[in-house]
Amino acid sequence: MGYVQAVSTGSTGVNFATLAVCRGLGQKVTSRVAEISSLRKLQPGEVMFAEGDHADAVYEVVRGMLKLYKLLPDGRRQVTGFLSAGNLVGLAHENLYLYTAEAITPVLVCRYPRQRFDRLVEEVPGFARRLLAATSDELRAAQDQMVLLGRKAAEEKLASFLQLMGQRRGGGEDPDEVLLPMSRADIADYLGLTIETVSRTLSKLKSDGVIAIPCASSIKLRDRDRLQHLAAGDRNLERR
Amino acid sequence: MGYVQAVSTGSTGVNFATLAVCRGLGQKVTSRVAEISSLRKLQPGEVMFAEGDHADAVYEVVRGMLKLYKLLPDGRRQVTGFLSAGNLVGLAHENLYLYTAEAITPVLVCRYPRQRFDRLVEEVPGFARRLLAATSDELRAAQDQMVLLGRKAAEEKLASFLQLMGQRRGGGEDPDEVLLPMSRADIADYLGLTIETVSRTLSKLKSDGVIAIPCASSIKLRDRDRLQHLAAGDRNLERR
DNA sequence: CGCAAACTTGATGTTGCTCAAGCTAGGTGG
DNA sequence: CCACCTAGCTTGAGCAACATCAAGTTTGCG
Repeated sequence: MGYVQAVSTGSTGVNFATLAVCRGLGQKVTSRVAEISSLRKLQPGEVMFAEGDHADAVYEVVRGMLKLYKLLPDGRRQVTGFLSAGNLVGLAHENLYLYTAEAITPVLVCRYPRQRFDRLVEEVPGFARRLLAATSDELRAAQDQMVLLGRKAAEEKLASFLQLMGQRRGGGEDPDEVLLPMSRADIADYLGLTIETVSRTLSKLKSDGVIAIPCASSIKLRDRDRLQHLAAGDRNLERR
Repeated sequence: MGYVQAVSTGSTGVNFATLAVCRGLGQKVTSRVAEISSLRKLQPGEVMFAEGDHADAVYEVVRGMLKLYKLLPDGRRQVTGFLSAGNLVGLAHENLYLYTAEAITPVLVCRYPRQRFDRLVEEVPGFARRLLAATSDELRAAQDQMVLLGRKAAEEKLASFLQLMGQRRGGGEDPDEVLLPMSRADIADYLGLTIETVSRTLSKLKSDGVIAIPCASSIKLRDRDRLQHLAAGDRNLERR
Protein backbone atom coordinates (compact mmCIF):
# COMPACT_ATOMS: atom_id res chain seq x y z
CA MET A 1 0.00 0.00 0.00
CA GLY A 2 1.17 3.47 0.60
CA TYR A 3 -0.21 4.37 -2.78
CA VAL A 4 -3.66 3.00 -2.02
CA GLN A 5 -6.24 5.73 -1.61
CA ALA A 6 -9.24 3.53 -0.95
CA VAL A 7 -10.35 2.90 2.60
CA SER A 8 -10.96 -0.73 1.90
CA THR A 9 -8.94 -2.96 -0.36
CA GLY A 10 -10.39 -6.05 -1.92
CA SER A 11 -7.02 -7.74 -2.26
CA THR A 12 -6.26 -7.85 1.44
CA GLY A 13 -9.81 -7.86 2.69
CA VAL A 14 -8.90 -5.29 5.32
CA ASN A 15 -11.35 -2.51 5.86
CA PHE A 16 -9.46 0.33 7.44
CA ALA A 17 -12.57 1.94 8.82
CA THR A 18 -12.88 -1.05 11.16
CA LEU A 19 -9.35 -0.73 12.56
CA ALA A 20 -8.93 0.36 16.14
CA VAL A 21 -6.65 3.27 15.29
CA CYS A 22 -9.38 4.79 13.14
CA ARG A 23 -12.35 4.38 15.45
CA GLY A 24 -14.26 7.62 15.74
CA LEU A 25 -11.98 9.51 13.38
CA GLY A 26 -14.08 9.94 10.23
CA GLN A 27 -13.44 8.85 6.68
CA LYS A 28 -10.93 11.50 5.72
CA VAL A 29 -8.54 10.49 8.47
CA THR A 30 -9.19 6.82 7.85
CA SER A 31 -7.93 7.18 4.32
CA ARG A 32 -4.84 9.00 5.58
CA VAL A 33 -4.21 6.09 7.92
CA ALA A 34 -4.64 3.69 5.01
CA GLU A 35 -2.11 5.69 3.03
CA ILE A 36 0.73 5.35 5.49
CA SER A 37 0.06 1.74 6.39
CA SER A 38 1.28 -1.54 5.04
CA LEU A 39 0.26 -5.07 5.91
CA ARG A 40 2.54 -7.76 7.21
CA LYS A 41 1.95 -11.46 7.72
CA LEU A 42 3.71 -13.50 10.36
CA GLN A 43 4.03 -17.25 10.84
CA PRO A 44 3.67 -18.82 14.29
CA GLY A 45 6.93 -18.32 16.17
CA GLU A 46 8.03 -15.48 13.92
CA VAL A 47 9.38 -12.44 15.76
CA MET A 48 7.79 -9.16 14.62
CA PHE A 49 10.39 -7.13 16.49
CA ALA A 50 12.78 -7.89 19.33
CA GLU A 51 13.61 -6.13 22.58
CA GLY A 52 16.35 -3.64 21.74
CA ASP A 53 15.45 -3.23 18.06
CA HIS A 54 15.11 0.29 16.72
CA ALA A 55 11.44 1.19 17.23
CA ASP A 56 10.63 2.39 13.76
CA ALA A 57 6.97 1.44 13.56
CA VAL A 58 3.69 1.05 15.40
CA TYR A 59 1.52 -1.98 14.65
CA GLU A 60 -2.08 -2.94 14.96
CA VAL A 61 -3.11 -6.57 15.13
CA VAL A 62 -5.72 -7.38 12.48
CA ARG A 63 -5.92 -11.16 12.83
CA GLY A 64 -4.31 -13.81 14.99
CA MET A 65 -2.50 -13.58 18.32
CA LEU A 66 0.85 -12.14 19.39
CA LYS A 67 2.71 -12.47 22.66
CA LEU A 68 4.92 -9.76 24.13
CA TYR A 69 7.77 -10.71 26.43
CA LYS A 70 10.88 -9.51 28.17
CA LEU A 71 13.92 -11.63 28.97
CA LEU A 72 16.40 -11.58 31.84
CA PRO A 73 20.07 -12.15 30.94
CA ASP A 74 19.98 -15.81 32.03
CA GLY A 75 16.93 -16.61 29.93
CA ARG A 76 14.13 -16.22 32.44
CA ARG A 77 11.17 -14.81 30.57
CA GLN A 78 8.13 -12.76 31.49
CA VAL A 79 5.26 -12.61 29.02
CA THR A 80 3.68 -9.18 29.54
CA GLY A 81 0.67 -9.71 27.33
CA PHE A 82 -1.22 -11.58 24.65
CA LEU A 83 -2.58 -9.36 21.89
CA SER A 84 -5.34 -10.06 19.43
CA ALA A 85 -7.31 -8.15 16.79
CA GLY A 86 -7.66 -4.48 17.67
CA ASN A 87 -4.62 -4.18 19.93
CA LEU A 88 -1.88 -1.68 19.20
CA VAL A 89 1.78 -2.62 19.66
CA GLY A 90 4.83 -0.45 20.07
CA LEU A 91 3.08 2.81 20.86
CA ALA A 92 5.03 3.44 24.03
CA HIS A 93 8.46 3.07 22.49
CA GLU A 94 10.38 6.21 21.72
CA ASN A 95 13.57 4.83 20.38
CA LEU A 96 14.06 1.13 21.09
CA TYR A 97 11.47 -1.58 21.59
CA LEU A 98 11.49 -2.68 25.21
CA TYR A 99 10.00 -6.10 24.64
CA THR A 100 9.84 -8.75 21.94
CA ALA A 101 6.65 -9.27 19.93
CA GLU A 102 6.25 -12.78 18.54
CA ALA A 103 3.41 -14.46 16.66
CA ILE A 104 1.59 -17.35 18.35
CA THR A 105 -0.82 -18.11 15.50
CA PRO A 106 -0.58 -16.90 11.91
CA VAL A 107 -0.88 -13.14 12.32
CA LEU A 108 -1.85 -10.24 10.12
CA VAL A 109 -0.74 -6.80 11.30
CA CYS A 110 -1.08 -3.32 9.96
CA ARG A 111 2.20 -1.44 10.12
CA TYR A 112 2.50 2.33 10.56
CA PRO A 113 5.97 3.82 10.12
CA ARG A 114 6.85 5.75 13.25
CA GLN A 115 7.56 9.13 11.71
CA ARG A 116 4.43 9.31 9.64
CA PHE A 117 2.38 7.92 12.49
CA ASP A 118 3.72 10.64 14.78
CA ARG A 119 2.80 13.23 12.18
CA LEU A 120 -0.78 11.95 12.24
CA VAL A 121 -0.78 12.14 16.03
CA GLU A 122 0.27 15.79 15.78
CA GLU A 123 -2.08 16.77 13.01
CA VAL A 124 -5.27 14.85 13.63
CA PRO A 125 -7.33 16.32 16.44
CA GLY A 126 -8.47 13.70 18.88
CA PHE A 127 -6.05 11.06 17.65
CA ALA A 128 -3.69 11.44 20.59
CA ARG A 129 -6.72 11.25 22.86
CA ARG A 130 -7.75 7.92 21.37
CA LEU A 131 -4.24 6.59 21.82
CA LEU A 132 -4.22 7.89 25.38
CA ALA A 133 -7.41 5.94 26.06
CA ALA A 134 -5.91 2.79 24.55
CA THR A 135 -2.70 3.16 26.56
CA SER A 136 -4.62 3.87 29.76
CA ASP A 137 -6.50 0.67 29.25
CA GLU A 138 -3.26 -1.27 28.81
CA LEU A 139 -1.99 0.31 32.01
CA ARG A 140 -5.12 -0.77 33.84
CA ALA A 141 -4.56 -4.33 32.60
CA ALA A 142 -0.92 -4.15 33.66
CA GLN A 143 -1.96 -3.15 37.19
CA ASP A 144 -4.35 -6.09 37.40
CA GLN A 145 -1.51 -8.30 36.26
CA MET A 146 0.73 -6.93 39.03
CA VAL A 147 -1.87 -8.00 41.59
CA LEU A 148 -1.99 -11.42 39.98
CA LEU A 149 1.78 -11.85 39.88
CA GLY A 150 2.47 -10.43 43.32
CA ARG A 151 -0.39 -11.74 45.39
CA LYS A 152 -2.36 -14.55 43.81
CA ALA A 153 -1.79 -18.28 44.33
CA ALA A 154 -1.31 -20.62 41.36
CA GLU A 155 -4.95 -21.71 41.28
CA GLU A 156 -6.16 -18.10 41.39
CA LYS A 157 -3.73 -17.16 38.63
CA LEU A 158 -5.07 -19.83 36.32
CA ALA A 159 -8.67 -18.96 37.13
CA SER A 160 -7.98 -15.28 36.34
CA PHE A 161 -6.23 -16.23 33.15
CA LEU A 162 -9.06 -18.44 31.94
CA GLN A 163 -11.58 -15.70 32.67
CA LEU A 164 -9.50 -13.16 30.77
CA MET A 165 -9.15 -15.46 27.77
CA GLY A 166 -12.83 -16.28 28.06
CA GLN A 167 -13.96 -12.72 27.57
CA ARG A 168 -11.99 -12.21 24.38
CA ARG A 169 -14.33 -14.45 22.49
CA GLY A 170 -12.43 -16.25 19.78
CA GLY A 171 -15.41 -16.90 17.52
CA GLY A 172 -19.13 -17.43 17.75
CA GLU A 173 -19.16 -21.01 19.03
CA ASP A 174 -19.81 -22.41 22.46
CA PRO A 175 -19.67 -19.51 24.96
CA ASP A 176 -18.19 -21.88 27.56
CA GLU A 177 -15.26 -22.82 25.35
CA VAL A 178 -12.01 -20.93 25.85
CA LEU A 179 -9.40 -21.38 23.17
CA LEU A 180 -5.77 -21.24 24.25
CA PRO A 181 -3.63 -20.81 21.15
CA MET A 182 -0.49 -20.27 23.24
CA SER A 183 1.68 -23.03 24.72
CA ARG A 184 1.83 -24.01 28.39
CA ALA A 185 5.25 -22.38 28.49
CA ASP A 186 3.73 -19.08 27.37
CA ILE A 187 0.99 -19.35 29.97
CA ALA A 188 3.56 -20.18 32.66
CA ASP A 189 5.73 -17.20 31.71
CA TYR A 190 2.66 -14.96 31.71
CA LEU A 191 1.55 -16.07 35.18
CA GLY A 192 4.97 -16.29 36.83
CA LEU A 193 4.79 -20.08 37.20
CA THR A 194 6.46 -23.13 35.65
CA ILE A 195 5.01 -25.30 32.91
CA GLU A 196 4.54 -28.12 35.38
CA THR A 197 2.57 -26.01 37.84
CA VAL A 198 0.31 -24.74 35.05
CA SER A 199 -0.36 -28.29 33.93
CA ARG A 200 -0.94 -29.62 37.44
CA THR A 201 -3.20 -26.72 38.38
CA LEU A 202 -5.33 -27.15 35.26
CA SER A 203 -5.61 -30.85 36.11
CA LYS A 204 -6.74 -29.93 39.59
CA LEU A 205 -9.36 -27.51 38.27
CA LYS A 206 -10.54 -30.31 36.02
CA SER A 207 -10.78 -32.87 38.82
CA ASP A 208 -12.62 -30.26 40.93
CA GLY A 209 -15.19 -29.96 38.15
CA VAL A 210 -14.47 -26.30 37.46
CA ILE A 211 -13.32 -26.90 33.89
CA ALA A 212 -13.07 -29.65 31.29
CA ILE A 213 -10.07 -30.12 29.01
CA PRO A 214 -11.18 -31.63 25.68
CA CYS A 215 -7.73 -31.00 24.26
CA ALA A 216 -4.71 -29.04 25.49
CA SER A 217 -5.57 -25.93 23.51
CA SER A 218 -9.20 -25.72 24.51
CA ILE A 219 -10.77 -25.40 27.94
CA LYS A 220 -14.43 -25.75 28.68
CA LEU A 221 -15.83 -23.76 31.60
CA ARG A 222 -18.07 -25.98 33.71
CA ASP A 223 -18.52 -23.84 36.83
CA ARG A 224 -18.19 -20.16 35.97
CA ASP A 225 -19.29 -19.16 39.43
CA ARG A 226 -16.54 -21.03 41.21
CA LEU A 227 -14.02 -19.83 38.62
CA GLN A 228 -15.12 -16.26 39.26
CA HIS A 229 -14.60 -16.65 43.00
CA LEU A 230 -11.17 -18.19 42.54
CA ALA A 231 -10.12 -15.46 40.10
CA ALA A 232 -11.31 -12.65 42.36
CA GLY A 233 -9.27 -14.11 45.21
CA ASP A 234 -12.04 -14.30 47.76
CA ARG A 235 -10.75 -17.40 49.43
CA ASN A 236 -10.17 -17.35 53.16
CA LEU A 237 -12.64 -14.60 53.85
CA GLU A 238 -12.91 -16.10 57.32
CA ARG A 239 -9.34 -15.33 58.39
CA ARG A 240 -7.92 -11.82 59.00
CA MET B 1 -7.81 28.96 43.72
CA GLY B 2 -10.05 28.69 40.73
CA TYR B 3 -10.19 32.47 40.66
CA VAL B 4 -6.44 32.89 40.63
CA GLN B 5 -5.14 34.22 37.33
CA ALA B 6 -1.46 34.34 38.19
CA VAL B 7 0.83 31.53 37.14
CA SER B 8 2.62 31.54 40.46
CA THR B 9 1.05 32.19 43.83
CA GLY B 10 3.15 33.48 46.68
CA SER B 11 0.82 32.06 49.29
CA THR B 12 1.31 28.43 48.30
CA GLY B 13 4.78 28.76 46.86
CA VAL B 14 3.71 26.64 43.91
CA ASN B 15 4.87 27.80 40.50
CA PHE B 16 2.54 26.25 37.97
CA ALA B 17 5.01 26.66 35.15
CA THR B 18 7.17 24.04 36.86
CA LEU B 19 4.39 21.45 37.09
CA ALA B 20 4.63 18.35 34.96
CA VAL B 21 1.22 18.86 33.34
CA CYS B 22 2.37 22.21 31.98
CA ARG B 23 5.77 21.26 30.64
CA GLY B 24 6.19 22.52 27.12
CA LEU B 25 2.78 24.13 26.95
CA GLY B 26 3.50 27.86 27.12
CA GLN B 27 2.36 30.48 29.53
CA LYS B 28 -1.17 30.93 28.28
CA VAL B 29 -2.03 27.30 28.86
CA THR B 30 -0.16 27.28 32.14
CA SER B 31 -2.44 29.97 33.48
CA ARG B 32 -5.49 28.02 32.29
CA VAL B 33 -4.15 25.04 34.22
CA ALA B 34 -3.67 27.24 37.26
CA GLU B 35 -7.25 28.44 36.95
CA ILE B 36 -8.86 25.04 37.20
CA SER B 37 -6.56 23.69 39.88
CA SER B 38 -6.70 23.63 43.63
CA LEU B 39 -4.13 22.44 46.16
CA ARG B 40 -4.65 19.75 48.72
CA LYS B 41 -2.49 18.68 51.62
CA LEU B 42 -2.42 15.14 53.01
CA GLN B 43 -1.05 13.76 56.25
CA PRO B 44 0.91 10.47 56.29
CA GLY B 45 -1.59 7.61 56.11
CA GLU B 46 -4.34 9.81 54.73
CA VAL B 47 -6.21 8.35 51.75
CA MET B 48 -6.49 10.76 48.80
CA PHE B 49 -9.02 8.53 47.07
CA ALA B 50 -9.96 4.88 47.40
CA GLU B 51 -10.45 2.09 44.91
CA GLY B 52 -14.09 2.29 43.81
CA ASP B 53 -14.54 6.02 44.52
CA HIS B 54 -16.04 8.15 41.81
CA ALA B 55 -13.08 9.37 39.74
CA ASP B 56 -13.86 13.07 39.71
CA ALA B 57 -10.34 14.48 39.55
CA VAL B 58 -6.81 14.09 38.27
CA TYR B 59 -3.93 14.92 40.62
CA GLU B 60 -0.31 15.87 40.30
CA VAL B 61 2.09 15.29 43.17
CA VAL B 62 3.90 18.50 44.08
CA ARG B 63 5.71 17.39 47.25
CA GLY B 64 6.01 14.22 49.29
CA MET B 65 5.30 10.61 48.41
CA LEU B 66 2.14 8.64 47.72
CA LYS B 67 1.59 4.91 47.35
CA LEU B 68 -0.99 3.34 45.06
CA TYR B 69 -2.42 -0.06 45.88
CA LYS B 70 -5.09 -2.57 45.07
CA LEU B 71 -6.67 -4.99 47.54
CA LEU B 72 -8.01 -8.51 47.17
CA PRO B 73 -11.22 -9.32 49.06
CA ASP B 74 -9.35 -11.10 51.86
CA GLY B 75 -6.99 -8.18 52.48
CA ARG B 76 -3.98 -9.19 50.40
CA ARG B 77 -2.52 -6.03 48.99
CA GLN B 78 -0.44 -5.15 45.94
CA VAL B 79 1.27 -1.77 45.90
CA THR B 80 1.42 -0.80 42.22
CA GLY B 81 3.61 2.24 42.60
CA PHE B 82 5.24 4.93 44.70
CA LEU B 83 4.72 8.44 43.34
CA SER B 84 6.68 11.58 44.05
CA ALA B 85 6.84 15.15 42.74
CA GLY B 86 5.93 15.38 39.06
CA ASN B 87 3.84 12.20 38.87
CA LEU B 88 0.24 12.32 37.72
CA VAL B 89 -2.43 10.23 39.42
CA GLY B 90 -5.84 9.13 38.25
CA LEU B 91 -5.42 9.90 34.56
CA ALA B 92 -6.45 6.46 33.43
CA HIS B 93 -9.72 6.36 35.31
CA GLU B 94 -12.86 6.98 33.37
CA ASN B 95 -15.47 6.58 36.00
CA LEU B 96 -14.20 4.89 39.15
CA TYR B 97 -10.71 4.87 40.61
CA LEU B 98 -9.24 1.39 40.28
CA TYR B 99 -6.73 1.72 43.09
CA THR B 100 -6.31 3.55 46.37
CA ALA B 101 -3.91 6.49 46.64
CA GLU B 102 -2.54 7.07 50.14
CA ALA B 103 0.05 9.49 51.50
CA ILE B 104 3.28 8.04 52.91
CA THR B 105 4.86 11.37 53.92
CA PRO B 106 3.13 14.74 54.22
CA VAL B 107 1.99 15.36 50.65
CA LEU B 108 1.02 18.38 48.59
CA VAL B 109 -0.98 17.67 45.44
CA CYS B 110 -2.49 19.80 42.73
CA ARG B 111 -6.06 18.79 41.97
CA TYR B 112 -7.70 19.13 38.57
CA PRO B 113 -11.45 18.47 38.39
CA ARG B 114 -12.07 15.78 35.82
CA GLN B 115 -14.51 17.64 33.58
CA ARG B 116 -12.46 20.78 33.27
CA PHE B 117 -9.30 18.75 32.86
CA ASP B 118 -10.88 16.80 30.02
CA ARG B 119 -11.90 20.07 28.40
CA LEU B 120 -8.26 21.18 28.46
CA VAL B 121 -7.24 17.86 26.93
CA GLU B 122 -9.69 18.49 24.11
CA GLU B 123 -8.86 22.11 23.53
CA VAL B 124 -5.13 22.43 24.09
CA PRO B 125 -3.13 21.10 21.16
CA GLY B 126 -0.37 18.79 22.27
CA PHE B 127 -1.76 18.31 25.75
CA ALA B 128 -3.11 14.84 25.05
CA ARG B 129 0.25 13.99 23.51
CA ARG B 130 2.06 14.96 26.71
CA LEU B 131 -0.31 12.86 28.75
CA LEU B 132 0.18 9.98 26.32
CA ALA B 133 3.93 10.21 26.87
CA ALA B 134 3.46 10.23 30.65
CA THR B 135 1.11 7.25 30.53
CA SER B 136 3.42 5.35 28.18
CA ASP B 137 6.20 5.82 30.66
CA GLU B 138 4.04 4.46 33.47
CA LEU B 139 3.22 1.48 31.28
CA ARG B 140 6.90 0.86 30.67
CA ALA B 141 7.52 0.92 34.43
CA ALA B 142 4.58 -1.45 34.94
CA GLN B 143 6.10 -3.91 32.48
CA ASP B 144 9.42 -3.84 34.30
CA GLN B 145 7.51 -4.48 37.50
CA MET B 146 5.81 -7.51 35.93
CA VAL B 147 9.25 -8.99 35.19
CA LEU B 148 10.26 -8.30 38.77
CA LEU B 149 7.11 -9.83 40.27
CA GLY B 150 6.95 -12.81 37.96
CA ARG B 151 10.54 -13.82 37.55
CA LYS B 152 12.96 -12.28 40.03
CA ALA B 153 14.12 -13.83 43.31
CA ALA B 154 13.77 -11.95 46.59
CA GLU B 155 17.34 -10.66 46.55
CA GLU B 156 16.97 -9.42 42.97
CA LYS B 157 13.69 -7.75 43.84
CA LEU B 158 15.26 -5.79 46.67
CA ALA B 159 18.27 -4.85 44.56
CA SER B 160 15.97 -3.57 41.79
CA PHE B 161 13.90 -1.66 44.31
CA LEU B 162 16.93 0.03 45.88
CA GLN B 163 18.22 1.04 42.46
CA LEU B 164 14.84 2.47 41.51
CA MET B 165 14.60 4.45 44.73
CA GLY B 166 18.20 5.48 44.30
CA GLN B 167 17.62 7.20 41.00
CA ARG B 168 14.77 9.35 42.27
CA ARG B 169 17.17 11.43 44.28
CA GLY B 170 15.43 12.62 47.42
CA GLY B 171 17.63 15.67 47.99
CA GLY B 172 21.13 16.86 47.31
CA GLU B 173 22.96 14.89 50.01
CA ASP B 174 25.11 11.79 49.79
CA PRO B 175 24.55 10.19 46.36
CA ASP B 176 24.97 6.76 47.95
CA GLU B 177 22.16 7.32 50.41
CA VAL B 178 18.72 6.02 49.48
CA LEU B 179 15.85 7.23 51.62
CA LEU B 180 12.94 4.86 52.12
CA PRO B 181 10.01 6.85 53.49
CA MET B 182 7.68 3.86 53.14
CA SER B 183 7.32 1.03 55.68
CA ARG B 184 8.64 -2.50 55.25
CA ALA B 185 5.04 -3.60 54.74
CA ASP B 186 4.72 -1.20 51.80
CA ILE B 187 7.96 -2.49 50.30
CA ALA B 188 6.83 -6.09 50.78
CA ASP B 189 3.48 -5.41 49.11
CA TYR B 190 5.26 -3.67 46.25
CA LEU B 191 7.66 -6.55 45.64
CA GLY B 192 5.26 -9.41 46.22
CA LEU B 193 7.04 -10.56 49.39
CA THR B 194 6.35 -10.59 53.13
CA ILE B 195 7.70 -8.09 55.66
CA GLU B 196 9.95 -10.78 57.11
CA THR B 197 11.51 -11.65 53.76
CA VAL B 198 12.16 -7.97 53.03
CA SER B 199 13.86 -7.56 56.38
CA ARG B 200 15.90 -10.76 56.09
CA THR B 201 16.98 -9.97 52.54
CA LEU B 202 18.10 -6.46 53.46
CA SER B 203 20.08 -7.99 56.34
CA LYS B 204 21.70 -10.40 53.93
CA LEU B 205 22.63 -7.59 51.51
CA LYS B 206 24.12 -5.80 54.48
CA SER B 207 26.17 -8.77 55.66
CA ASP B 208 27.34 -9.28 52.06
CA GLY B 209 28.67 -5.72 52.07
CA VAL B 210 26.35 -4.54 49.29
CA ILE B 211 24.56 -1.99 51.47
CA ALA B 212 24.70 -0.44 54.92
CA ILE B 213 21.61 0.27 57.02
CA PRO B 214 22.22 3.30 59.26
CA CYS B 215 18.54 3.31 60.23
CA ALA B 216 15.51 1.48 58.91
CA SER B 217 14.42 4.32 56.62
CA SER B 218 17.80 4.93 55.04
CA ILE B 219 20.03 2.62 53.04
CA LYS B 220 23.58 3.34 52.02
CA LEU B 221 24.83 1.79 48.79
CA ARG B 222 28.29 0.29 49.33
CA ASP B 223 28.72 -1.78 46.18
CA ARG B 224 26.71 -0.30 43.33
CA ASP B 225 28.27 -2.70 40.87
CA ARG B 226 27.14 -5.81 42.67
CA LEU B 227 23.73 -4.24 43.27
CA GLN B 228 23.43 -3.53 39.54
CA HIS B 229 24.20 -7.15 38.68
CA LEU B 230 21.70 -8.46 41.19
CA ALA B 231 18.99 -6.09 39.96
CA ALA B 232 19.55 -6.95 36.31
CA GLY B 233 19.18 -10.64 37.14
CA ASP B 234 22.41 -11.85 35.61
CA ARG B 235 23.02 -14.55 38.14
CA ASN B 236 23.56 -18.06 36.91
CA LEU B 237 24.80 -17.05 33.50
CA GLU B 238 26.59 -20.39 33.46
CA ARG B 239 23.44 -22.53 33.47
CA ARG B 240 20.91 -22.86 30.63
C1' DC C 1 3.18 -45.03 10.95
C1' DG C 2 6.85 -42.95 13.32
C1' DC C 3 8.97 -39.16 15.31
C1' DA C 4 9.51 -34.97 17.93
C1' DA C 5 7.56 -31.53 20.53
C1' DA C 6 4.36 -30.48 23.86
C1' DC C 7 2.04 -31.86 27.72
C1' DT C 8 1.17 -34.53 32.06
C1' DT C 9 2.39 -36.82 36.20
C1' DG C 10 5.45 -38.24 39.98
C1' DA C 11 9.29 -37.74 43.47
C1' DT C 12 12.17 -34.65 45.71
C1' DG C 13 14.12 -30.04 46.83
C1' DT C 14 14.22 -25.10 47.99
C1' DT C 15 12.59 -20.56 48.47
C1' DG C 16 9.95 -17.73 50.79
C1' DC C 17 5.74 -17.88 54.06
C1' DT C 18 3.85 -18.51 58.72
C1' DC C 19 4.03 -18.32 63.40
C1' DA C 20 6.48 -16.73 67.31
C1' DA C 21 9.68 -14.16 69.99
C1' DG C 22 12.79 -10.39 70.79
C1' DC C 23 14.56 -5.81 69.67
C1' DT C 24 14.66 -0.79 68.63
C1' DA C 25 13.26 3.80 68.22
C1' DG C 26 10.35 7.45 68.71
C1' DG C 27 6.74 9.60 71.17
C1' DT C 28 4.27 10.49 75.66
C1' DG C 29 3.46 11.30 80.26
C1' DG C 30 5.14 11.40 84.82
C1' DC D 1 14.66 14.46 81.62
C1' DC D 2 13.86 9.90 81.85
C1' DA D 3 11.13 5.72 81.82
C1' DC D 4 7.71 3.45 79.62
C1' DC D 5 4.94 1.98 75.84
C1' DT D 6 3.85 0.86 71.35
C1' DA D 7 4.47 0.29 66.49
C1' DG D 8 7.61 -1.18 63.41
C1' DC D 9 11.47 -3.93 62.52
C1' DT D 10 14.48 -8.03 62.99
C1' DT D 11 15.49 -12.81 63.83
C1' DG D 12 14.51 -17.73 64.41
C1' DA D 13 12.20 -22.37 63.60
C1' DG D 14 9.22 -25.08 61.03
C1' DC D 15 6.33 -25.62 57.02
C1' DA D 16 3.89 -25.25 52.55
C1' DA D 17 3.68 -23.99 47.92
C1' DC D 18 5.82 -24.09 44.07
C1' DA D 19 10.25 -25.31 41.52
C1' DT D 20 13.24 -28.80 39.82
C1' DC D 21 14.42 -33.11 38.03
C1' DA D 22 12.83 -37.17 35.78
C1' DA D 23 9.84 -40.25 33.50
C1' DG D 24 5.84 -41.29 30.87
C1' DT D 25 2.02 -39.94 27.64
C1' DT D 26 -0.34 -37.57 24.04
C1' DT D 27 -0.64 -35.03 19.84
C1' DG D 28 0.13 -33.42 15.51
C1' DC D 29 2.85 -33.54 11.50
C1' DG D 30 5.76 -35.47 7.85
